Amino acid sequence: MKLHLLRYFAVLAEELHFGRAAERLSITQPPLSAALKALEDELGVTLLERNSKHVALTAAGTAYLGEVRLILERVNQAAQTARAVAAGLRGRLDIGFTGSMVVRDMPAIVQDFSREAPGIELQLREMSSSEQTDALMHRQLHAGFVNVATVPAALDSLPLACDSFVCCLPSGHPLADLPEIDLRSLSDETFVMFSREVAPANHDNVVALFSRAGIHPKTRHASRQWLTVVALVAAGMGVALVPASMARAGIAGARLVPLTGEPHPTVGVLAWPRAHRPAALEAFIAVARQRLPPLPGVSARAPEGSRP
Amino acid sequence: MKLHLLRYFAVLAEELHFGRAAERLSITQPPLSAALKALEDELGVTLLERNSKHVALTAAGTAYLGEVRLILERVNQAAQTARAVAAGLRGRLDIGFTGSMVVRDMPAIVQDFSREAPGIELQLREMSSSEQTDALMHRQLHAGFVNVATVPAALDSLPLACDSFVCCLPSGHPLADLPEIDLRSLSDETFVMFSREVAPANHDNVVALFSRAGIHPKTRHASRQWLTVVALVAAGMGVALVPASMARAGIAGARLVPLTGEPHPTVGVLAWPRAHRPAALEAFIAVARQRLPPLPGVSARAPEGSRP
DNA sequence: TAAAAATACTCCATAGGTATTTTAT
DNA sequence: ATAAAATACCTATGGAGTATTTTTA
Repeated sequence: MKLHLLRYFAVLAEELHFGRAAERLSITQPPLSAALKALEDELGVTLLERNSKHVALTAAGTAYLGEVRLILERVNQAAQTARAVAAGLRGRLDIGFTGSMVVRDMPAIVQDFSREAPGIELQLREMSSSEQTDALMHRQLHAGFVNVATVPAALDSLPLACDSFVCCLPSGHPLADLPEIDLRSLSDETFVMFSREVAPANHDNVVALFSRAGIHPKTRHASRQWLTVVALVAAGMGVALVPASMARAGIAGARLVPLTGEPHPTVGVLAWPRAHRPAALEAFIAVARQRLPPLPGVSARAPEGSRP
Repeated sequence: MKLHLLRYFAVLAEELHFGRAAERLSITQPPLSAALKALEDELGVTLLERNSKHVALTAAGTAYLGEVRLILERVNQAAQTARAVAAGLRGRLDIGFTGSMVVRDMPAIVQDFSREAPGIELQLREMSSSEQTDALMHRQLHAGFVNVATVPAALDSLPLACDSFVCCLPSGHPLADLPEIDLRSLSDETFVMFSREVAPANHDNVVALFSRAGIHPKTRHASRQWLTVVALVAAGMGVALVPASMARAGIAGARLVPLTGEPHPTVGVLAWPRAHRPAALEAFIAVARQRLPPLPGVSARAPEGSRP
């Protein structure tokens, strides 16, 4: 089947006159006659009843005309759709995020983007940081809000707003009302922590902080989410080190106290595959970058075209 | 836009390999590369991200693929639809009928046809005989059940089952209980009739019957339907000549009494344009003909290819 | 008889083939 | 080093043009 035959037939069915139809199609009459004959032969159906004085649609021709108009319409529409998606005006983005991101920059970035690019359908999926990096490598995710210190070389990333670790204690704790706490004064406490199997990124972040301070405290494994950690502390299960932004979660019975000395920044980045960047993702990154002016001294990968 | 480009792209998007896709398409690899390039150039959009080791759909390509599959599907479906309509397996027929036909063959024929050709949508429209012949000439109707003695030369027709005129009297009338009535004994009665303007065919039929009997009775004009005529007779407005089949209408207070002498057949034909006969109409005529074996001595036009 | 569709033919644009080169893993 | 896509070039099918014939209202 040739598409131009359908176009010719559609015009012919409107004009019901080979000469005028040929003129509208910018061809001459004989090839138009031949084209219609070819179409009818291919279908095995007479579409136009014609003689030298009259041209009229058959019942089959009328039915076919309806379908043909839909087809021609769709062909144009398909091209426009492709162009719109290529331009980032339409489409869909799959974005991953960890539970703790809901109290950081993520919601604001998502809302900004939804407003600026209403044609893009955002699919948000809560996943752990390691699940996200996996999914990003396998192209099952376009971008992810992750808590990892270093992203794989195949990913680019953008650091999120800085967020320092603070100490989280239950309200009744002797240290809970101090203005700030030295990390070493917590060496006898039991810490609520992440199991390495279930949330390796979060686990590693906190352990790195401990080892930098040179201490090896007692730990109690629990949960895969920062929010759960705070809730467990509030319930008296121990103390913990958590991102300062967890204050926004507002969990009663937990106090957040800054640590003494230099700040202990948490890691948090928006990451995406370096090699797979559709226009919609570019737009998303642009919105994120706009909301996150590059902070000097933050230990995250440079965003654009950098190599490790 | 060329349809084969869409086909090539659809297969290519499935295989994600130019060599295998070309094989499936029964062409060689180079023209397939050229074809995709031509499609991308026309759209102004990259559909496949490719190098010598990997071929992958872009976001725009994924969106376009969805549309392309619908288009290719529809193109095939359109051809099948055209063939089905041409074969009389699908489509629509506009059939006219006069009010009196509901007590004659029409309902049975329509039901037979609906059973035999369930794919054809029957559009039944009650119209006077003259409206129907007009509509048939202007191709606004495919066929019509009409009450006319002679159809125009541009129409073919099939006589319906024979139906004689009988006398219709109110129950209390002196002649109402006779076994049969001589037409001349009614010369002093007032007749319920059709106005010529509103129902010329019915009017002419009855007037012809009168003039054949050589009488010119008093008339009272009313209505455009046989059923109304019977109802008016029952209400004591006069007497009338009506088709015997009106007995089936079962209107209380009206008696139908045969006429003496030779029978006075009513006219009733299924008519259609000689020049415009889609397959669905052929099927309809076939069903009607099957139910109406040609009766000798009936004064209606021969059905097939006859000239007046 | 005149307007319009169908035929007969000619031409060239392009879809598709073969041979080869380039590229990325 | 090798598999696969891109490029170069050639061939031939068929879409479109011109000239003419046929048809029917």
